[in-house]
Amino acid sequence: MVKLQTDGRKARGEKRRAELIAATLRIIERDGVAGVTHRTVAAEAGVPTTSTTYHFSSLDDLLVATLISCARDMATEVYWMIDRARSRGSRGAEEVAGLLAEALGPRRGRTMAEYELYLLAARKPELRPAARRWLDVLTSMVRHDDEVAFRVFLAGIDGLLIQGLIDDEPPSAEELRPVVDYLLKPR
Amino acid sequence: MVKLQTDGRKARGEKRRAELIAATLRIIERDGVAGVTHRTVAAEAGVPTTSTTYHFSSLDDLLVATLISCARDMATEVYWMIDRARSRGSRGAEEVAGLLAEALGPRRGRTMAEYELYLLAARKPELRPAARRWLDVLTSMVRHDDEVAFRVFLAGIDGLLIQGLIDDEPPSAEELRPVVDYLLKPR
DNA sequence: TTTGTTTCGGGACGATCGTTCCGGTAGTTT
DNA sequence: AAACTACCGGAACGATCGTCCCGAAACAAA
Repeated sequence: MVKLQTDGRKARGEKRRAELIAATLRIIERDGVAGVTHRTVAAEAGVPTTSTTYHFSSLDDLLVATLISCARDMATEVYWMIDRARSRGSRGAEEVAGLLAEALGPRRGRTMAEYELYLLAARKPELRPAARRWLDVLTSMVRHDDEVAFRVFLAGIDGLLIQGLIDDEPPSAEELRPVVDYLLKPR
Repeated sequence: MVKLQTDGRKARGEKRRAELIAATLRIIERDGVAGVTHRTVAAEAGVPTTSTTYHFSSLDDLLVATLISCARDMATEVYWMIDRARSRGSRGAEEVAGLLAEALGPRRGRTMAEYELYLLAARKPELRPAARRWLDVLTSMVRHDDEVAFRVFLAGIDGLLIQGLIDDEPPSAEELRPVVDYLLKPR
């Protein structure tokens, strides 16, 4: 007979697995990938040290799972963001500038974590599909009659974010606005 | 009396210091910042472990010194690059596309190391001036009648580089050429 | 209940880490 | 020559690391 109800043990296991991934992401946001160890993750999640080795075959596996999960979240976030902006009939530039300011302000830690994914993906080929996913989501959702202009737009966003991360204080949406405007202006 | 000749001991010390920095950079290019330890650096440089702690008060100091040195090299490199291109009467776009392809191909490790500096600078404020230096060099050297267009150009370069790092194989100068062209086109 | 499976968690092992100590050496100054 | 300074490098300390072992507990199937 086919089992429809999920195993209670496996359900708990999956839940803890997810908690460990969430704890790892919090640590990366706070201290970077360098701060991730079995013990710090376990402490952050409030579980014993061995829990990480049980649910993830190695520390590297934990990192990979965390960054893949992070990338997936980011992709769905981008999806809803576009959907929301579209239904609102947003002008685009204003929306984008606001999101950039948010990514460099309140969500700064998360943004740093995401770019650590980028760099980790540069060294670990298995992470590259995950790292590319949010680019793919954008590419598939946004109408781009001009392929080159769209690539320039994506590169510009990345550049503004990574340059904004080393500013002493995060730029405001108003400061970013003219740059985004120029970036979106057709030529 | 004023001492003009440098102390032979200090000269040797400075030389070894530079060798340690160079060894650290090689390790970052190969294994990333995560691979940098007192012992790996010492082994790479062919000196005893204690040498790193003598010349640098801590491992963090070694990292900071390395990344500042790396950033300074990059800045002077950019300086000469612009100078060379200018004297040759280069068209710009072709030059830039070639340099991007080189950064993502033969010099890929170095490029990754440079972006690890960026991310480290995002977390360590003392590194930010060094991380911004190559941007400053470009800003001071290149004539930019349009401030916004120049910022977009710089952001686009960064974005193309960091996105090129997660490609499965590095893009060629020919592939990058139209994007750079669009990036430089006035509007 | 009995048997089997999955998760849990305390404890520990060996490796590696950053750092310190300290005697030895080379170079400079008096 | 002697005194002083700066660099060198072997050895080791305590801390922390990733990972493994193994019995207990929770749960499912028989």
